[in-house]
Amino acid sequence: MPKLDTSLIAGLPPFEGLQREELAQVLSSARSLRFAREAAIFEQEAEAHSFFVLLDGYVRVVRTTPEGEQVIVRYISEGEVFGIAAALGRTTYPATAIAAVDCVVLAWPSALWPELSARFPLIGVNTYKTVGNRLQDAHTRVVEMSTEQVEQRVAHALLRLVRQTGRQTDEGIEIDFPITRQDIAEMTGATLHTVSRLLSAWEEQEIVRSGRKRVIVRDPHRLVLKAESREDG
Amino acid sequence: MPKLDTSLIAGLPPFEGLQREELAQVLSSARSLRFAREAAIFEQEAEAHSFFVLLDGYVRVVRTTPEGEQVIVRYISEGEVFGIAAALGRTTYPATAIAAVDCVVLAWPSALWPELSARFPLIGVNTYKTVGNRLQDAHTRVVEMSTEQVEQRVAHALLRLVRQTGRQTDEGIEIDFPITRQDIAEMTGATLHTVSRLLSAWEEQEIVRSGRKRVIVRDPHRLVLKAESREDG
DNA sequence: CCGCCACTTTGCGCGAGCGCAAGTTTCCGG
DNA sequence: CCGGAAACTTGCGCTCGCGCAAAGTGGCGG
Repeated sequence: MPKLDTSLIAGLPPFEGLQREELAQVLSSARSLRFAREAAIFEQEAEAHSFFVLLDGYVRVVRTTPEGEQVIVRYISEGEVFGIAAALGRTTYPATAIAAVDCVVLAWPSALWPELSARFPLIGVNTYKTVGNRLQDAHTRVVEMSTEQVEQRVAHALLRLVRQTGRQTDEGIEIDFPITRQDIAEMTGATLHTVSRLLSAWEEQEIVRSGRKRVIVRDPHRLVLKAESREDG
Repeated sequence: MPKLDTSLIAGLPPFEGLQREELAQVLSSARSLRFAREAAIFEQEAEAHSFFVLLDGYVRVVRTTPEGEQVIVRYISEGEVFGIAAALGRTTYPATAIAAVDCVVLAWPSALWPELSARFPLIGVNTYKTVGNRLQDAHTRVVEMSTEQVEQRVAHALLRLVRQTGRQTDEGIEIDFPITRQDIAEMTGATLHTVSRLLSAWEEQEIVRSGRKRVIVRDPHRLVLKAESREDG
């Protein structure tokens, strides 16, 4: 196994505040792994053998119902931890993680979490802060699903993706990974048909520009209006 | 301030595994507080000065949208921690906590969390396990809201409340605190009208029995059927 | 370079559940 | 014991978004 360099993780949120020497120690028990686009990094219900930090790419976290319907729980961006079942006292993964593009991840054995978080308390603090934010996000989503129309929810979802992964282009801000109408539907509790209709309408109004697995937001401000008001702006 | 007895918290999940002497130390920095029915224990957006353990009663955790709509995030039962913003790196409460009945709580200053969780690692482990479960629950709810009809969601909500707080009576299992149609609506993303209609229909079918602020489940099994199948059983 | 498949678009009809409105019951405070 | 407000019930019409169906379109693999 090649020695991993501390520069890989220096500056990443989970390791914020650690010394170079400490980073090296943390890295010494990590493996680096690659996953091809659409490959599963871990599967729902499987034993949680590892936890991960995403070094490069994007990861889609998906829950599947007993009836086979899928819901996208969230997207993971570079520098985020994921699959941290161990830190939360679980022994199995509650969802499936799929590489949305070719990805590079670091993996630690779950069994190492207690030792690691004890030796480097900052890692624990940073991780639990992340968990707190995700709990927040999840509740926000419950509130949205309870109180908003589909149009508002889709607008909110796009705005969140733009904020999280937006890449400036000459046409507007583009979501930085391939995303289908079906994906957006699974994030918002709508059908791909309704999402397609909404995107078409917004394209008409020059708010977005979209194509096969691509979405570009041209006018974020007007999209915010869609997200906030019930009537048609 | 009266000295608090270790028997108050011995055996509660957050303090699982601690020695009597340790319990005493933990208690020494706690205050005991009472809240009358419908009183606010803390408010959304307010500075998170304390975190809490519920000794007696039930607490309703509510999020309010900018538009003034309310969503019930969860109910807290005896022995659960709540208001743990500090442990998740937040400085304000993300929701409002209301005593659903007269309540007794223990409160610790938020500033004490780092010290407390460092001195008694088990408290941290237990608390983060709870957080993990709540994150799970929140995601489960998102999935339900995305994939289920209102009838199924209401059935699921009732079953969860029965499991969490059910009290056996001669008529069936009763939800152990006053709960209105409006409350159930705010848990499920429905209107109180629809909830009322559902409860009436179920009363007709002798699945539940309900009155002013009361719900009794007479036939949990048939309610499970309602929760699981799309058509009318 | 071309064929195919995954992805997308669009039309049409319908039904779950909301919004509104009016009336009833229950409980609590005085 | 009584008055009023809070909680609950029920009816009716409408609309948002789904379900189904069918026809485009772009891009990748062979």
